[in-house]
Amino acid sequence: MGKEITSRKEDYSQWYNDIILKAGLADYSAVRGCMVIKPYGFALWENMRDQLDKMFKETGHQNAYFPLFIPKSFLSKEAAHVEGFAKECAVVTHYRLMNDPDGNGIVVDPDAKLEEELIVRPTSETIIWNTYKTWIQSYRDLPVLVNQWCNVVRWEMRTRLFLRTTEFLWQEGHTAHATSQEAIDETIQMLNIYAEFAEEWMAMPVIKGIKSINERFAGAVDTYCIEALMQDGKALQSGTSHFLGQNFAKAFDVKFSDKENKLDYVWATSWGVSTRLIGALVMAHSDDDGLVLPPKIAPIQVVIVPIYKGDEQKQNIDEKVKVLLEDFKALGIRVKYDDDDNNRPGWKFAEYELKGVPVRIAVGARDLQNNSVEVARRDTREKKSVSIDGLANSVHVLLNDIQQNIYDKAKVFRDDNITKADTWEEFIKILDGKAGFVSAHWDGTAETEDKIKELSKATIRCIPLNNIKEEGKCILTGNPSRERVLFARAY
RNA sequence: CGGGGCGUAGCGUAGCCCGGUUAUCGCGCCACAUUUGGGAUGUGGAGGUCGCAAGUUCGAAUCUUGCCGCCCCGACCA
Repeated sequence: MGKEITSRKEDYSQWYNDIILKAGLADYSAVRGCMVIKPYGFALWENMRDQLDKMFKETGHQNAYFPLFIPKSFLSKEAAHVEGFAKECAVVTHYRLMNDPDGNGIVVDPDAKLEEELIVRPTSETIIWNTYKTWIQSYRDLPVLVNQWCNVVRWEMRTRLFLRTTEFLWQEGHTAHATSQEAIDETIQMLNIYAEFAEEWMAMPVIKGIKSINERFAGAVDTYCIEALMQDGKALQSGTSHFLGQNFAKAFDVKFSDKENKLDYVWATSWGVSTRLIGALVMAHSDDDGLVLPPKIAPIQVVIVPIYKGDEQKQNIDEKVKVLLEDFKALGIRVKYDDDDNNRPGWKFAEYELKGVPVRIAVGARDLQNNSVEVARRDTREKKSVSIDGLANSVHVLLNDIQQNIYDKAKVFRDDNITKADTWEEFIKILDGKAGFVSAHWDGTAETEDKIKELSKATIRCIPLNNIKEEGKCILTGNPSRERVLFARAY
């Protein structure tokens, strides 16, 4: 038989890899730690990208593009920034190859050494702020609201498909503002856009919060994030929005004159989400039969499979389906008619389930007699006979219903897996048991956070934005605490 | 870089301990026929540097040594 998927319970990592490889989202590549995104996976990314891009533009942002290479000296201008990234940078040292004098193929030409090495961007703050210096002189030049869609490289020691690859695709927004408050507002606005995208488009509930100092972005004053919960009880940071204060403006000497003709450094933000979101999508919704995609971003929302004996039946079905396809497209539904004769219906059913297509419609001679079709939904595996009259409308309603149902299911799971712990014993018991988010008191120090991480492998995912103030004692040290924070083991 | 495992056809594998005909099986692939309401069946066919190199031997996928590569665990991971 075809493509068996390892059970989620048996081996979660294997299950995750199986889904990605067998649904045709991506493949391993010849380069260690890198990944080939296949057409189906890329179509999914494009849908996500287009929606995010629309949301960015609706809030006044524009796209631009900055170079892949960053001069080494730029990276070290902001102390915390270089500290955070130095250990995972790919470095270009030469610009030419030559034939090996010993005849062993091709070698790097030692005469072609670069005077200053170039870093393949792990993120673009430095090269962008070096540019902003030339763009900004006056308050009239502000705000600068720019985003770029690009690839970045971070040489991680261990990689996982979509979640952590050496090279990945993302967007990074970099904004410059006249006041601290305006920059903070921008940071929070973008966090809200990410949360809205995750919940309404990916059907994935997230917790908005702020990072502890340990988990903060290298060079930021504050890092805001959205955190999602995966089905194995581990958390996944799904997007970040940073308030950078004046750190980069000072590092790159970006000053502006305000209305009173006073000179000040500009205030900055940066924010990003990546193809990691696809990993999140896989782990949030899929089951042992394959991927489950939310209709709003599924590359194929509806697949129609004909079932027939002989050319005559096929022609009758084709005729009927032709009308249906028009109806679907008129409602903006992404539909595919799979009448490929190489595969049998059963094979197609299994294949589209694996690919997570939300709705499947089977049309056979029997259905045409009854003026109906068989409609199957991916999320619940329910099948029922539906009248051909008004089919596009009923499918449209069904797609919305599936979107909502997937979200609700993930939300219930997430809410059931936020557990309060008041003692260290409880804390460990939850992490080793059902896992998920553990809401617990912490004394607010980096030392305690480190110690907790060392002892439990759990980190502070975030301090939720809507947190209730509550007096308590740190689960590790017993020192006083003003609020609970969310801990979890994370990807 | 430390601990463990693996390398045989596109993929997954048997054989290795205990050397000996033509390297096993499944999936996939190609052709033809019959099929098509949950991953079809039959018949025929193609496809192999047994990771690489050296050694032992009459003879190596199998034994020895060295090297290379991959996976898992750890270190690392805004």
